[in-house]
Amino acid sequence: MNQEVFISEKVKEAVKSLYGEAAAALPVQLQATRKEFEGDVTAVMFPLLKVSRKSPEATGEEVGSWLKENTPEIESYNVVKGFLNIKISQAFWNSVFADIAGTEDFGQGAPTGRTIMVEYSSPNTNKPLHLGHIRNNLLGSSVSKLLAANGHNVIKVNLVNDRGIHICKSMLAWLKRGNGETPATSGKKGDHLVGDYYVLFNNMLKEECEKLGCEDKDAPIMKEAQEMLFKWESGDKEVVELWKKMNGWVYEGFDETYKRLGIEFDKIYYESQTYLFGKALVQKGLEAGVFEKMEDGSVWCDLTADGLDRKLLLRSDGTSVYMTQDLGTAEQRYSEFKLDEIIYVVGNEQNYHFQVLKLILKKLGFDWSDAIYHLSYGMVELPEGKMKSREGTVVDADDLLDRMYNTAKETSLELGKMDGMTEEEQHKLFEMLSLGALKYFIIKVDPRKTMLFDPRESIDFNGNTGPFIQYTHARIKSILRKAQIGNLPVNGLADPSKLLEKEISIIKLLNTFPERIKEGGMAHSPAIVANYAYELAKEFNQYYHDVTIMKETDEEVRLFRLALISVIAKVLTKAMGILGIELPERM
RNA sequence: GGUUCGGUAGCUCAGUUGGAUAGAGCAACAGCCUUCUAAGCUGUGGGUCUUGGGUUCGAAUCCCAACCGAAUCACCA
Repeated sequence: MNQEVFISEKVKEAVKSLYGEAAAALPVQLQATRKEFEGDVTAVMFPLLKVSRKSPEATGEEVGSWLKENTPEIESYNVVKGFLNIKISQAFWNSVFADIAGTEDFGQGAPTGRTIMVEYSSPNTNKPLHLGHIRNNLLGSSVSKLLAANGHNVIKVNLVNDRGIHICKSMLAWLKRGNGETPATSGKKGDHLVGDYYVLFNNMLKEECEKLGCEDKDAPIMKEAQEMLFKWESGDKEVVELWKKMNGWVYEGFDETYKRLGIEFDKIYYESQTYLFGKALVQKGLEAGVFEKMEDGSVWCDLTADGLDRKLLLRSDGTSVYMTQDLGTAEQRYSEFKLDEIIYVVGNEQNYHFQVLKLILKKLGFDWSDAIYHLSYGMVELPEGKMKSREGTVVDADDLLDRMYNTAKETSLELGKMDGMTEEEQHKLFEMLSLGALKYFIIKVDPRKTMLFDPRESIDFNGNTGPFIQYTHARIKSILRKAQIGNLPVNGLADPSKLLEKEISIIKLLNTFPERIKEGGMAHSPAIVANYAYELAKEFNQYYHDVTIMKETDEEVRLFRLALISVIAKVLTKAMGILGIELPERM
């Protein structure tokens, strides 16, 4: 039983009985009692003054004494200014604990029957993944898991941008200077190899421009790239073969990185297969008079009445643009999967795009436009500013993971905790810790904010970090191993008066878990889960220092404490699971 | 200029539907390992919640304005 629900029912009863039927409609404002005051739950009296027609203090007294009279679970109360602090009996908390301990998968919501699609990652196939992609992937992945924990059906999809001028650039450079190099012959990861040729293309372009003194777009090599794109679009066999080959290399490279990060998809879309979607919608829009056709044949949607600009949907040559494609893709997905909601995890540089997307769909008469949610996230910046590929300041995902691994290794070896672990176990642990540190660091920040990432200092293993929570888990597991108890009691204490204050505060915190992982504040809920896990881990660590567990002489208390910490471990595992962070048995 | 989003301790960040004296971590300083794992715990110092108005019994939180910063406003994606 959630204590707030319980108390709010009681307070409502009190108000009704004291001040009459009409007063009962007033919202009961409850909050956790602040540490400095005695009590568990605090009811705010101010809203009741209208009906009580008394001072805040007197109202508090009145409601408090009614509650004490009529509710055995309420042990005592006190009034400070307009705040009625209610102390709930230890027996009540004991039964709350029993409920939690007895719940199979605490925190897992009942099936809702809603189906939600989450699109994330969306890489380009001309260069390897970087830090910005990592934020995207981690957000998308954790939001998906969060939604699943809330009982929704989740479909995770990736829309790969595998066509366009950018990939032609890599292809062209490879043809000119590649000498048939492959991932196998070069020993490079496929995505990095292709990325190198993309860089090479830009260098070649720069050379040409300097030599000829021309603009980028007028350089011969640029013309060649455009011809190549044209050939690709007309299905030229050689170009398509090369395109397939090089994209294949990239996918192999991406898969490796995804696997390492623990990122998965239920379905992968390729733009080469979806870029023609949406043309039918253009026709529909024209017929409905929502779009307009210009003399040169281009099609536009006028959004100026809504405070936005005119948006192009079809070029004068009849080809479609990004927006057209996205409109078509959205419609196609809705009809195929019967979605209740679709979440696009895309950087905030596309805020305008999604604003327009939703508006146009609305104008086309699709009411489900409201069910589109753009989970927009801010950029990741470095101490020296934005990442710029031209200046080579982009933090490569694979490099970063390797560096993290080495830091985790060094730190662990320094602490000398690896005794008795095989090489294999150590490797697994270092990987787990480095990923834990990175994932937690990124997820704990509200996605909307641009975040700062300092490769040298940002990733810490102390304090509010992933490894701290992993360490906490390992500690708990160690105690449970040594205690050698098979089945822990799930009923709490036979004598609830033995419950310590700290234990009650832990039970309270555990009890808020299901509520904390609700997707309500969609924009940053994974961050809420992360910060919750930290709070819980910190509570444990304080508890650990305050009481004895294994060596407790009162057998009932000893067993209870073991049960309590095992529940903490369970909840930590569930919470960190939502973030895609594994917890070690020992470290 | 229009639109959208941010501004909280020296730094990185939390802050639930508006509640009591705004919290963590890092960095600094002082303690705690013969005791269940010190990647830990305890303590000290550090704040005009960008600014100014407004609503309210009560505002970091809601409204308005200003300032600062970011993104975007392509026949690119």
